[in-house]
This record gives sequence, C-alpha cells and structure tokens, in this order.
Amino acid sequence: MSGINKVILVGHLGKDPEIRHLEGGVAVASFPLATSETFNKDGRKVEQTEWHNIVMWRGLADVAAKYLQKGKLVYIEGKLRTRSFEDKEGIKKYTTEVVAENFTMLGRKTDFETEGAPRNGARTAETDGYRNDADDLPF
Amino acid sequence: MSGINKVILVGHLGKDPEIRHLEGGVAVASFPLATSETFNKDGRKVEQTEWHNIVMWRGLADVAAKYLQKGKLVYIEGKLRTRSFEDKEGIKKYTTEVVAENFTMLGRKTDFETEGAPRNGARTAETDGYRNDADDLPF
Amino acid sequence: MSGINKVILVGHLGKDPEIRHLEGGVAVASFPLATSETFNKDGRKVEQTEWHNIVMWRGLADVAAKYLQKGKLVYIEGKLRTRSFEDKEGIKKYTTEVVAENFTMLGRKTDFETEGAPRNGARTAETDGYRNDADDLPF
Amino acid sequence: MSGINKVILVGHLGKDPEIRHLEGGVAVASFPLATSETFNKDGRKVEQTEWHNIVMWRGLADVAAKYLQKGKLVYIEGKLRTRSFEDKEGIKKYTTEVVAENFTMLGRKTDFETEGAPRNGARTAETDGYRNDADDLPF
DNA sequence: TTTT
DNA sequence: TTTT
Repeated sequence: MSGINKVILVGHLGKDPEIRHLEGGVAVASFPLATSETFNKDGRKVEQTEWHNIVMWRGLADVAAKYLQKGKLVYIEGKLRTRSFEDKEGIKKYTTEVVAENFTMLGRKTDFETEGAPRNGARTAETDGYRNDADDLPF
Repeated sequence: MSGINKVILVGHLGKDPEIRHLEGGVAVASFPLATSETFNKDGRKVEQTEWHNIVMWRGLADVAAKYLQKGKLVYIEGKLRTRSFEDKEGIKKYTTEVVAENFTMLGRKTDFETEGAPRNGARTAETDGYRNDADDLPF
Repeated sequence: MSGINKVILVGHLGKDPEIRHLEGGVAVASFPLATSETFNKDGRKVEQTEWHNIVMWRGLADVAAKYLQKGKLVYIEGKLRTRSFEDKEGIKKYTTEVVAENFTMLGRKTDFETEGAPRNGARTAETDGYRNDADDLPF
Repeated sequence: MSGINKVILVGHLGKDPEIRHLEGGVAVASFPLATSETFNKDGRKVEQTEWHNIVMWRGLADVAAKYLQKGKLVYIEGKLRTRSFEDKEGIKKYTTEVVAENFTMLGRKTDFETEGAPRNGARTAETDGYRNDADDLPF
C-alpha cells in the first residue's frame, strides 16, 4: 500500500543553488537549507540549527537557479530520500536529501529581486508557489 | 529567525521498536518505517520503498513500546535531525533521523491490540494521537 | 507575497462521492470526510468527530468516482476555500471546503477493490497517491 | 479510529488579535489571516486571497496578544473546527475556524518588535515557535 | 553554510 | 481585513 512521505521546511539557503545538467539535459539544483530553532535552556536562549540537503529537478531546478540565492527565506515541500554513494576512499556512505516538489519564497519583495533580473516587476507567478509538474522523476 | 522543520509520514514499521534507557532513565525508542510509493514506468507498475529511521523520546517512547509493532500502519509527525557518529572502524558517518513529536495509529481496531494488552477496550486516548509533551528534548 | 494554505487529513468518507459535471464537461466530486479524535475527559474516553466538506476537480474527481467509497480510509492533501452561496430562503451563507490536490488510499488491499473493478490486481498507480496535475482550477 | 486533522498556513494578519477572557479566566485570541496565491490567467497575473479565521486558546492566546499584530507574517499550525451559532436574526449558521496549536513568526527581526516591547533583544524563545501545551482544549 |  |  502507498504511504506518505512529506517534508515541510521554512529556512534560509546556506549557499547559492548549484546547478548540474545530467546526460539528456535534465537539470538538477541542490543547496543546503538551514532551519533554526530557539529554545530556553537553564534560562539562557540557545539556538539550534539543522541543515538539510535540498534537491530540485527539471523545471523546478530552473526556477531555483533563477530566483533562489544564499540567504533567502523559502518554504519548501518535498519528500525524504536516502541514497548511498562511495566517497573518494571507496567507503560506502549514505546521505538523506529532501527532494523538493514545490517551493514558495517568503520575505520582502526586494528579496525576490536577483542580480540578473529587472528591478521592476521582475517577480512572476512562477517565483512564488512554483509546483513541480514533473512527477515522473527518475527515482 | 526561527524556521520550520516538519516531517509527516504514513507507513509501516519494519521492525518492533527497540527501547533503550539512557543514564538518568530517559527512554528512547527507535525503529525503521517504510513509506511506499507506486508509480507507472513504461506501462508497468513499480513500487519504490523509502526507509526512515524513527526516534521517539521519553513518554512517547513508552507509548511506542506498548503499542507499536512490526507491520503496523502509523502516522508520524516529527522533525529531521542529522547527527554524526563513528562506526566500528572509526570512520565518521552521518545519519538522518526523524525525531517523532507525536504519532497516531491507523488501520483496523484489531490492529491496536497487542499481546500484552487486554482485548477489550484496551485502546486508550494515548494510543492514537499521542503528543509528546516533552519539548525539552536534549538536542 | 504568496502564502501557504495547506490541509492534511486522514479520515473516513461519510458518503460515496457525489459527481457532477459542469457545463464544459469539467468533473467535480464532493463528499463529507470524518476525522475523529479520542481524548480523556475526567477519566472517561470521549470521541470528537469533525466533518469536512471535500471537493475534487477534473482528473482527481474521476479517480475519486472510481475508487472512493463510503467508509474508506483516505489521506487527503488540499487547501481551504470559503465561498458564499444563497440558501433556498435567499439567505447568504458561507461554507468552507477542502479543495483536494491529491489523495492516497490507506488501509487493507481489499479496501481498494470496488464493485466495478476487477478483483485481481485492479489497483493501479493512480489509486494511491494520485496528484492533481490541473493546477488551473477555476478559482 | 483516530484520524488526522491538520492545517498549515503562512500568511499575514488582517487585524490585530482580539482577546477575550471566558468565565474562569481562559484567554481566547482570534484574528483573520490572509493567504495569497498568485497565478497566471490568460497571460495576466491574478492574485487570489483566502481568509481564515484563526483561534488561539490559553497560553497561546497570551503569546499572540503580546507579539502578533496586523500585517505580520506568521506560520500557523492547527486543526479545522466547524461550529454553529445563531446570528442576530436567529438564523442558524456555520463557521469554520482554524484552532491554532502553535505558531512561528516569520520575517525580519524588526517585525518581531512591538509598540509595548523593548527595542533591543525583546524577542524571547517564546515568540518564535511557541507550542500550545494545553491539549485539554474545551472542545 | 543561513538567519535572528 | 493582509501582503507583494
């Protein structure tokens, strides 16, 4: 039976998205996202930051490349996926990623403006609330 | 600023929960959870299963120990947490876990009955929809 | 700026879906869904049931018509939408509905078999985890 | 069996929270929240705003009274609840509300500063990521 | 490596 | 009635 595998994050990009193109031309964007939590410990405020590896495919990767940047606040919805790989020493390791299915930019209007984009009315419908229509992801 | 780090899963336990008690008596339960996704690939049905490491603390661990079992269908809400550890060879590795904040059992009523529990009206409010009231988790 | 409007429900259908076709042929399915919550009140178990009006459009409505039935357990993801209408006395009233964006059937395999469907391997990828690809909904 | 009834919203307050105290002293805060969605219709950008009635109880209401204000951007998690009431003409009507279980403020640091609060370091752990510990709500 |  |  089918199950549910859903992740909801609101956080800041730790770096600009890194874009790769697979053989066949499929675009893949990836970047780290920080979600911080503040709580009281013995009367002192403590901040705990969790880092997530975000991966975006195809059309979503293109939009990410265009609008997401280090420091931006973003809402991301996706699913968990753990895959194995071999490091340089040939040791098998595992990594868990959040494969994004859609994202929405949060924050001030100026936050949506990028270097390469016009400063007036640059934001399109696709920038906020972009939904991946490619559910035929290769995994 | 604070962010959001939320995971929502519906899946089946791959094993009975494993219960440990830390020095101080704090209970920790852990078990693998499978979420399956079925999709069409070239006209054939393909099932993809993702495995998640679930961790429950304190009161939630106690309830898990009492009611959760291999094969049960459960809804879990929690957050992502990646931690490092050294394997037996002393190699540093990372693992990502879902730290559960509450869970709800899904499925038939008979699914809530366990070996050790009475067969009549055994299910209490705590079994379905248990919420962790210990937000002072040690991480 | 764009926001987030998301609803996640797991519950049982109170009735079979009711299917209508708008002028233009667009299919709309609607049905009530019950989500129950059990809690302790003064030592006694009390069950509280909340009823939700679910609406599905286009392809999702077709799948609902085919597979969803009174009593089935289903996971639904969607968004809130409040609209006004006039009752028979001409009094303006409001109703809040959950416009589903995708759903997944939960429960036993036999629960996925319907009257009109073959009893062997009838379940297709579309039955569980159907995602609405029509984001151009008329509202 | 227990179900899931969960709402996740990110939006702006349409008004300051309105605080009432029930007999017994229980605090209740309520306010409208707007979630906007932008999409393309025939090449033109169209914005659709949905309004939600948010209700917060007890400790959560107190925190809301202290920190939430008209215009603020906030993440809210809660559940749906439909209740009936009689309007001034004695006509029975229904209203659906989102009973918040926790909220997190989003946006710039200056957005967390209120009239009555000191401008330096005013924000405490409670302002972002407040979780309602009173699950014994009166409904 | 983000943000407050 | 919010925000962009």
